[in-house]
Amino acid sequence: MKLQLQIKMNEALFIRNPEQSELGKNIIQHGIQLIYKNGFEAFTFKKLAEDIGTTEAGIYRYFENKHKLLVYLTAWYWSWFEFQINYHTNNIEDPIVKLKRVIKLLATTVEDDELTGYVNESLLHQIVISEGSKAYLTKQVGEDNKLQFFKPYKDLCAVIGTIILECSPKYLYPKSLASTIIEMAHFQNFFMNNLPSLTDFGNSKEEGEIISFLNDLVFSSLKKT
Amino acid sequence: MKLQLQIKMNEALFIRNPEQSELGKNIIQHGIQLIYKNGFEAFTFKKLAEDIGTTEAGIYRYFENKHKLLVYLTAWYWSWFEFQINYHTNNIEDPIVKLKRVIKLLATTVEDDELTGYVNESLLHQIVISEGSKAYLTKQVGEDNKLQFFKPYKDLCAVIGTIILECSPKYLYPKSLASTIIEMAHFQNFFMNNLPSLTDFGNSKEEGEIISFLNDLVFSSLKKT
DNA sequence: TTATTTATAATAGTAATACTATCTTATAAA
DNA sequence: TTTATAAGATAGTATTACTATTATAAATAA
Repeated sequence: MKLQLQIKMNEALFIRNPEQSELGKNIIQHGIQLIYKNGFEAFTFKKLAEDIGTTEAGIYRYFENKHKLLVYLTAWYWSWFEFQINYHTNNIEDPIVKLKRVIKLLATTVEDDELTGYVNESLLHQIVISEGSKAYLTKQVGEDNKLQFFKPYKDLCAVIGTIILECSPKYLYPKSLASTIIEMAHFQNFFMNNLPSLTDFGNSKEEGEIISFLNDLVFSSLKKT
Repeated sequence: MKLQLQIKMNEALFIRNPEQSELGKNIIQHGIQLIYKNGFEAFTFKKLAEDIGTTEAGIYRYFENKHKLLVYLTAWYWSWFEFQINYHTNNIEDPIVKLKRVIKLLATTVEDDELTGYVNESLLHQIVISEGSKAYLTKQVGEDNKLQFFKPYKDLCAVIGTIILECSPKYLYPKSLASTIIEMAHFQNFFMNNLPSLTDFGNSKEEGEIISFLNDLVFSSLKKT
């Protein structure tokens, strides 16, 4: 028997559930490939339709517009990622070891997860690095937030915040430190590869260095208290 | 005599220098207002032309497209901001006091600078918070970087990195810490106002708390070594 | 088995966006 | 006075971002 990982998505993100049909899964699969390849700005439903071999109108039956698709993909990623964290920190007692593991997971290149058929997590991880912020850096962030579009991201942040407090119960900024770790794991990666002089890893381009930087940053803050 | 602050901009950012004509200055001034008001996605040269009372084609004589205008505005902002830093940390000897001042400047609401006629720095600061990352989170980041579009941002990062090393000469990640401070001063502000559960300042919504968080983060890291 | 729902394909069409081109007029420098 | 130069006026195109309609194929219920 083949295991399958199903993620329950917010219904307001789509018009028709893409998980429940071939075309829907194709939209996700090829959508990830195209956004990865061309970037979100150059990505259109027309190109996606051509890529899949369907029509533009077909895509619109699943997603209202490309912004919703991006939000869907990032929400999916963070849900999947929280599952990864639970899975990989399952039996760890020591919150410090736990937090280090979380940082490592955040800053490490993701490999395709065989449990999720049509989603290429490796490409999706790159999309979340390069395009993820565009999901919330908009004028509609307030409405989108009311509709709970960012719940997976916020849940992850809360989980990491809790671990931080376990490490250091008197630390004053667990949630801000959590969002800082998440964002910086990705931004330092983007900078390292694209604007290297904004980092100290431009020469080596090794993600291990990002992990060291984040560990140093986080545990200096937590040790103090 | 009235003092005037002139910022020398990268020539590759525009087709015609907007500083050198009324229309050009109008493009900058009203561009800032419109992007602030509608967000970068909804912003078009057509709307800008109507707002100014000129034609679309008129705008295109100054900027190749709206992305270039955004890059221009962010580059302008960081150049102006580096000047602010130099001005406000001029006579400070102690690098720790200096770095604290930099953090405060980064995380504090900006007021309109009277020395710069047609640029509203207060609005521009909000644009840099909400839209700034979109200047480099693109597929063309490599080419844009070759053309030195991000030099002001990188220069600022270098300046802050130098102060960090003055505080703590053995610290291993001065540039990454510098870009982290810059990005987080803005992201924590955006989160506080739009996705408050990602921060610890959702209730108070006071930028003073962001400053405290960043100071704690930075000086924990630097004290250690 | 037929009837009916449902998903998708095919096609058409619209308003807005992102430009380019051309021609004329106003202005100011040579 | 000539001649650059900037700006206004107008037109036009390809692409984007959709909506609507109709036909067909496949799955499901009666």
